[in-house]
Amino acid sequence: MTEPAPPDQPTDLSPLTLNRLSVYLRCLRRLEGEGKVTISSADLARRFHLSATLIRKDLAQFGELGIRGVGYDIVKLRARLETILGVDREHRAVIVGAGNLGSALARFPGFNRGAFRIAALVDNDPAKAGQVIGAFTVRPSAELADVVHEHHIELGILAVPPEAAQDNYDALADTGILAVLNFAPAHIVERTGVPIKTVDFLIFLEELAYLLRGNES
Amino acid sequence: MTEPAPPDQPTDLSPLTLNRLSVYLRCLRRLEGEGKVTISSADLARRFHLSATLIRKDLAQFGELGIRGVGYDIVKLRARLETILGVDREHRAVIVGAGNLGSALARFPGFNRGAFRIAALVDNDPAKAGQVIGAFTVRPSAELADVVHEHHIELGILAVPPEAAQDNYDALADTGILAVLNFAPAHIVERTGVPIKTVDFLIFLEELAYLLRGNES
DNA sequence: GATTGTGAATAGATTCACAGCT
DNA sequence: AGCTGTGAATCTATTCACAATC
Repeated sequence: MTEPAPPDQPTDLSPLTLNRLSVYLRCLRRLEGEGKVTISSADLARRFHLSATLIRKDLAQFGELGIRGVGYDIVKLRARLETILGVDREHRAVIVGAGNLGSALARFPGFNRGAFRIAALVDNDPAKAGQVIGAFTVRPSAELADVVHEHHIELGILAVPPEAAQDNYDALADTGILAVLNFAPAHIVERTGVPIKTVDFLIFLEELAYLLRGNES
Repeated sequence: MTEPAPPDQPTDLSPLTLNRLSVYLRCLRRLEGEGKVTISSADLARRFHLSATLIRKDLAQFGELGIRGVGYDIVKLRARLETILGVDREHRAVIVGAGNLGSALARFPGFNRGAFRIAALVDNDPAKAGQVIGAFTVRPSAELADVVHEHHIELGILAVPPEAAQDNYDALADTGILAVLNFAPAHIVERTGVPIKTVDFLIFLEELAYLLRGNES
């Protein structure tokens, strides 16, 4: 037995590392599109304002992914990162709430890309059921569980008013959905087994506001 | 001179601290809405799943904001955090791009709240100029600079297709805008003095996908 | 008695520097 | 020669433990 026990998946990655891996994946896709075949950590760092050592440290924890003296094989590394991040297969999602934001997300190409497919759109307003929004016919919320099972949906995307967010999260959790992305500015009590990630637009604006301190317009 | 030189604004905060301060601010607003007057770091931690020591460390760097044996005055601390974060005055923003996402953001109540006001919406499609979307009449992109000056706009919000993102960022920068929030899935070359923050929805989905590894649906 | 603010201790993340492949 | 992988060093963030204060 000469196998040095390849450290295939560290039990879990810190959020910082995880985000960086996402960034690396994006960069590799860009390079792949440009037809490049291999890339060194130093090049990657230069082109995308990253740290070369950090890239190597991040990648090394998954085994010896690079070739010394040469660099990383872009296609192979890209595929490996996809597996690590869990985006090597399709994930279907349902958008709950066909209001402004829900409709926009349903039509937004940047959302229906890569490993993710929006499979359905539901709304609890009977007037909305049956309407066609982008590629979807809105289904009534009452049929949520059916929709989830019919389309083998794993992810829920909450685009409902804040006061309805908890109820809709609970309804999603009841269907056996695996995780939820929430766009409502509301605090949601999480159920074990159904992780929720809230995207709060105000936080992004606040980060910008902080940069502007003193900069009176 | 008994003044111990109050450390009013540390030169700059780490992104981690900054995000936590945003979170504290949200919590305090909730508590204020509930009519609570003071709160201890331990209570705050319990109620919102935070760390009490970390809260105290975070706050202590701005001087002695709490009262020993009592806790923090909610209203006073909230106001102080608003100043620290730069959200103690109104920031006006223009949305560039009146497509799906731009229109949704223009109407999204969660975006036009707190210290932030969407003041205008522009689009480079002449067919869209003049259309009314939510509270706004779309202005042509050619008038961007006028719009920015008329409304004393400090922030630009990019909701254009990825291939148009760089040009529109540059156009915003030319108007003298102070910072940009970008929703296009594109890498933008930043100009010094005009910080840009890109919000990539796929990253959020990827974070969820990572949690699902192994969890075959 | 309760709770803050903080120095010391610990844990975690990043960079340095270089040995080891190709 | 060039570049990865990695132990050691450094820097940063968080927690512990307790003195200071109300």
